[in-house]
Amino acid sequence: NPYQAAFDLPGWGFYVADRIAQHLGFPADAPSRSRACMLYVLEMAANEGHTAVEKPQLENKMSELFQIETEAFDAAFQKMVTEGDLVCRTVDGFENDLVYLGHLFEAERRIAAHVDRLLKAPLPVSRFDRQALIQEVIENLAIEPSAQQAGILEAILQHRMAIITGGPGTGKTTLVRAVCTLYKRLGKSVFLAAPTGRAARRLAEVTGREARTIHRMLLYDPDQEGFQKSEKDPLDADVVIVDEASMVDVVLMRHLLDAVSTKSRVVLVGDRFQLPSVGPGNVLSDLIDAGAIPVFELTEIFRQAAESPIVLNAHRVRAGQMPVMEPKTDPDELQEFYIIEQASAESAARQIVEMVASRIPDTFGYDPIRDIQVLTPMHKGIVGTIALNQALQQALNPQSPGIEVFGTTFRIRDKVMHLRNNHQKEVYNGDIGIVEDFDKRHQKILVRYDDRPVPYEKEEIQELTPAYAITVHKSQGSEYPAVILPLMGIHYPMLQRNLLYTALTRGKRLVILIGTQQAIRAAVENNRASNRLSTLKAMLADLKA
DNA sequence: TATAAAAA
Ligand SMILES: Nc1ncnc2c1ncn2[C@@H]1O[C@H](COP(=O)(O)OP(=O)(O)OP(=O)(O)O)[C@@H](O)[C@H]1O
Repeated sequence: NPYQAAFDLPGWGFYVADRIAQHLGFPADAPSRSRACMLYVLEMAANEGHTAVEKPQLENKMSELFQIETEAFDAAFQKMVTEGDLVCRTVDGFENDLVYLGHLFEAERRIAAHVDRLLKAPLPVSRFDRQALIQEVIENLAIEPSAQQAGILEAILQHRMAIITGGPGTGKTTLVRAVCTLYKRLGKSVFLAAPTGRAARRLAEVTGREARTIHRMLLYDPDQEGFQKSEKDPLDADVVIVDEASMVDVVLMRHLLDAVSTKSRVVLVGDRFQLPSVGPGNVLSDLIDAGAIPVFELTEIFRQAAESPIVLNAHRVRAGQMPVMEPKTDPDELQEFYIIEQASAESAARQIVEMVASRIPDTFGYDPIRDIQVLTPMHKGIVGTIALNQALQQALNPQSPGIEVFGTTFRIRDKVMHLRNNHQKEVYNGDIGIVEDFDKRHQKILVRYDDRPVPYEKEEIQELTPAYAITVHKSQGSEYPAVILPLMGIHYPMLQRNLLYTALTRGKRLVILIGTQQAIRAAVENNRASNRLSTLKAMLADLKA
């Protein structure tokens, strides 16, 4: 069965393989072919973020791409539904029947069931004087919470499940610190987690407590391709708090809630207008829309001044309008937001390097390594992280002694990020440090994380990447004095509104957008996150009824 | 119509 192998081919690889198989005379109506094609169409939809497809659309695709028509379609469809590969349902709010991959249906169904289970479980009556306790916690915080934050802090206590939302820089993560402290003060254990390593690291920095990726918290086992934590072995925490929840897909949320016992509480924190999950679903957005879980929203922005052009442009982008530069009154006056047009990727890359190395330090006084962060949509390409890191290193740190590992050089003074959890060394994906020393004789380097030096043997250096430029995905949750964001035609597959919104709200005092008008427009106009087809909201409504 | 994350 050639379709067994072909199915592993990514994207259009399957389509091409099918054409070849057809050309070689493999029967077009073979059941194995129909089955593989059906899975392919649904996988492609999942790739675009959908958890299900309307049945007529599935039929159209099967006909268009593979000329599999009614009879063959029905035969394959029935068999797959019977065997559990597919689930077909009539769902409120959808004109046509929906077809799901079995595991995505199961993920959404279980999330809804878990939310229902947690919301129905009564909370024990608290014997504490809540007001006095909250007052005490607030007085001991490094950052004094706003009235809005303090109000949510108190309200959160009264719910087994809650959502904290609000725009970028409104202090959601900062509020988590207070929530943590309060629960600790009540003698409750708190687990903190985030979908990306970098966001987990940032959460740990803001709260001063351990925070892990959701995968690490659930003890992901790559051999089993599954999680050790589950209903049978739930998370041993009174409170589980997940930050940057917009990036959690349906499958991960299912496993997370599988592992939350009815004795625990859950707080989801995130902003649905920032990046959606890489995998299918729109979990946070659906949960907010469903209205079953209490939602607390922060509105006051702390990261930038309210009248900052960064904030103004973030609002424009969120509303689907092009970002704009303020008209200059005085030619020498410095701005907070710049849009610089560059037609080619090469010239954009050159200008980014020049800005980081000299223009921004000279005119704004920012330190290239500490204060300026280049964010880019992709890893590959001339304006991807890999090439930009090379070029930036060449400009910022060309001379220091260093070591080359698989084509990447690490020199003393380089800013680096650790990528692969290393439990012995206690360094994890998302940790950012500076190369402090290089031992030429033993081919070792020393990386300093805050105040902790960590030695790397030569074979371990591949767990690092230079971090002058990182992806927008990894930057979600973090903030930097100055941000440079290239948006070019070659980033096309990544250009979407949420990505631009997330990237430019990372900057505290300076944001420079470099690219083509076309690419910026493509990003602003592409609101595909909100076009994801998902049914979690409908399933929750169903349970309520 | 290929890209972003997670894990080793
Ligand atoms: N009550 C406050 N007073 C002063 N500054 C605050 C307050 N709350 C938060 N901040 C500051 O605002 C900035 C943004 O806060 P934070 O990172 O918590 O926002 P966020 O809502 O989590 O953002 P994002 O959506 O980007 O993750 C931080 O520099 C933080 O120190």
